[in-house]
Amino acid sequence: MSDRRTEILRAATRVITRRGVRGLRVAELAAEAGVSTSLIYYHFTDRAGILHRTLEFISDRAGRYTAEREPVGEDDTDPRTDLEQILLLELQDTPEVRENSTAWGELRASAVFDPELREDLAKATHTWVHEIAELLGRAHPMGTAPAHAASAERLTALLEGLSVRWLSGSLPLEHARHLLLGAIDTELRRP
Amino acid sequence: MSDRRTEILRAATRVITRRGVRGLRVAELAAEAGVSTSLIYYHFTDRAGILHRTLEFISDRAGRYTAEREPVGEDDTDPRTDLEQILLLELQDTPEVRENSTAWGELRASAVFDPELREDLAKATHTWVHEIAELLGRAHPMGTAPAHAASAERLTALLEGLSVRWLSGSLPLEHARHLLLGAIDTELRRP
DNA sequence: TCCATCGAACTGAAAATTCAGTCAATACTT
DNA sequence: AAGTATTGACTGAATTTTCAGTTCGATGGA
Repeated sequence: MSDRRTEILRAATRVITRRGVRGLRVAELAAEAGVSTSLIYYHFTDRAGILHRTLEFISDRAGRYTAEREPVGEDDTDPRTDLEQILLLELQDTPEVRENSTAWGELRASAVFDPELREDLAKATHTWVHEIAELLGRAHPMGTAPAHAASAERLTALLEGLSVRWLSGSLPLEHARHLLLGAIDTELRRP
Repeated sequence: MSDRRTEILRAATRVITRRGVRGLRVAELAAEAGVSTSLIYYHFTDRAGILHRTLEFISDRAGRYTAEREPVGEDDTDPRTDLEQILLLELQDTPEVRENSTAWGELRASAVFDPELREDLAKATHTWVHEIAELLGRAHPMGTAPAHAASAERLTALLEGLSVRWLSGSLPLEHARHLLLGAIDTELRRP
């Protein structure tokens, strides 16, 4: 786990968080990770490789950190509350969440110009949407699967939109959370 | 004024649409505009000047294109249809919309790392949200103003989220339009 | 003559990428 | 066990590429 390689990916996430994907300098990444620039190339062939692997890393991490809090054993958990908790998880002012959200937003924005990133991104997005759709199924069993899929797409896209507004200073965090809860409410109300 | 200078700005918009702000190369811009690099520096001193003027150019254009369809006389058109039309306007595969959406996304993404951009962006966002809230008021007169404001924030944030997913190849355009219509529907249904 | 424009050759600096090795741990003999 | 390849992680320094920005002589039109 605590590979050098993984440490580099962690460092890349940090650098991307503060400089953006297009602001990432291999030398700065090396300094951040406390290794030589050459080691970066040893592990990841080229700059594009770094980005590729970092994207994977980030979406894995996001996935893990979404999946982690599933103490399904507790009988008191209501699926709707679970859903709210999981989505709100991405709207918190902690270094970890800020890092992931910022990096995710950057990758998303970079993919607009870099076709190489698109496939991974689309896959990660799909996985996420699927996860949320499943939760919606539990929270609202009388709905149809396609309806859940559409709701999940809306909720996750909204979350991305709110998140970038928050990070770019157009929307206070508390307000973003409130808007998201409102959206969950409406989605669960639909026939 | 519709000179070479303006042609360069138009070309810059195109280049930014395909490479992003941080991917804009002066030489590529010159080629796109069909002029020499020297001429670029002749008109805009340096790269920062190009970006500055181009962003001005783009937001002028965006403003014009949102303001253009203001003939919302209460008599002929259904306000809900108006609302749908206006929001769907941003999800179309035409060069103009692609350009504007891409540039907007770039600004949004850049603002995460560049605090200087934040104020203008927040103001523009606010204006937009306000516009949509007003339309919601017309389409759903029994709702309260704060509810309309929240719906407008959700719809515009969702639109930004869908738009970037579309542009980054994670979501087909038609599907994005469908999801947006679904969201309008839910927002107008809420009590 | 003045202005917009071209073109092409440069400069300098910042970044990316490569390379020739070092070092330490592991496996392979004898 | 001692000696010896082998390998994988790693480095510092050098090389190559990419860009912004400059300079200057030439051209053609108002």
